[in-house]
Amino acid sequence: METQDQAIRVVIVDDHQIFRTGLRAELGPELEVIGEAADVDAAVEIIERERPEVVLLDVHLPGGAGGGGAEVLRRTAGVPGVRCLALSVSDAADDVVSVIRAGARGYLTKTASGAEVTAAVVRVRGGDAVFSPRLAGFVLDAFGAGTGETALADDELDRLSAREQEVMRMIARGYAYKEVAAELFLSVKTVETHVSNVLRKLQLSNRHELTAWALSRRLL
Amino acid sequence: METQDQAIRVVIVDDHQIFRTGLRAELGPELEVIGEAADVDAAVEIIERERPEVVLLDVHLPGGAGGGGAEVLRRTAGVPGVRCLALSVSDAADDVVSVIRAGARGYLTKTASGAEVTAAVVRVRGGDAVFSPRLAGFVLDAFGAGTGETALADDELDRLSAREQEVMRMIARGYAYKEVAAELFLSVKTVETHVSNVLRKLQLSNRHELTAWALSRRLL
DNA sequence: TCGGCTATGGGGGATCACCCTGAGCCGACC
DNA sequence: GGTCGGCTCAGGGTGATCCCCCATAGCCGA
Repeated sequence: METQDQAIRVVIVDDHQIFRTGLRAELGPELEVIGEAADVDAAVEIIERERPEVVLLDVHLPGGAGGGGAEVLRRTAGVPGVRCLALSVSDAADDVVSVIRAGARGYLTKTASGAEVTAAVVRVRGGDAVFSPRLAGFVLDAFGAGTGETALADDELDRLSAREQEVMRMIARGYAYKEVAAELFLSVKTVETHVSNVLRKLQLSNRHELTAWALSRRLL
Repeated sequence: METQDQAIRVVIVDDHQIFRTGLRAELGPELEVIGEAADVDAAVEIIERERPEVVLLDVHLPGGAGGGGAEVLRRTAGVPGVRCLALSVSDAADDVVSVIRAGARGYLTKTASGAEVTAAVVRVRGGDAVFSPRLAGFVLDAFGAGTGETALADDELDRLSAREQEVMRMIARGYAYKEVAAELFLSVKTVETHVSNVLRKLQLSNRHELTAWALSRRLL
């Protein structure tokens, strides 16, 4: 780890340019913004290249397989030394759960001030988990109490690998196999294998049931 | 910058401080931000006091009677010389309709850049109505065409015969041809013919697009 | 009466969806 | 080092989907 008097290296991921500019302006001098990204693919690229200490990550993002901020977390899970702080206008339970389960170290709503975001980044870099006050209780309910295997925990979704989830989302949206293959630079046969595994793991029989399943979990 | 006669006097209404800061930084020199507000009551107060030429108005706002940006529009409808440009993360039909009906002169999503917002403000001040590109068609559908009473009267749906609509709904729900045939006591071939006619009439290419089409019109 | 529309069927073929088996590669884990 | 799981492909097969062509029958308005 670097010495403490160095600025914390931060990347901002948000599809709104105006919000990115505002965040840059409001963040304290103890943070140094070393990059920005506006969609899933660009975010993954810059995180792997720059290895920031903290990523300020919007939950709702275009691009990629449509997985938003959670997809960025999954695709950069192997990059060492990077911690992500989710930032969203939404305080919906599903959003919070999905992004936390994907590996975010905190969750702030965009009503936070620049000073609050700055303080949260410092704490996340130090290893803490940070949540907006009105989310804290909810998060404890969903994760802390009991065994951790709570009702909101989506163990079925977790049984799918990252790649399978990626393919699953596109199939559920009606993409043809060849379209998925072209989009992800895969062979059609590979896509078939993934879909087959997904259907077997979820005990579904065809793509229509998969669409209904994904819709019922608000994965689309 | 005073290169031109007078800068356009603008008020920013948004409950996110970071977004307000970013908007201030990104707006062009032809605009002068004379005030900000973070909730409904503060917005009404500053609009009545300052009489800005253009208000950049977030659709989702706390305070007041809970009416958000639309409530600001209604409560300041009597203030002369003020035009409002709605700005929102949402492109949901309900949001757009409510705020336009309340008197907004335009609607941009927050994916717009500072330059785009600036250009839109100039045009709104000049009397134009401005919409994000992908909303333009929708707004025309909802307001321009037809009587306005049945805003979503569906001439495309009317072009389908009763039998075709029946088959179309089942296909859009994911039923297989043989299932539709069994349910309606038809030959599979007849179902195929109906589906083929539906796809041709709606200019769609497969049953997945049909599902998306039906979902977008809330036919399911 | 004639033409147009709809509902009902069919043949044939191209493509797609789904399933099965098998296989090489790579990283993590013991 | 060996094992295991995930990712990547392939061949082969069956049924479903989709698109052409076609025909018959009823109904309705010009």
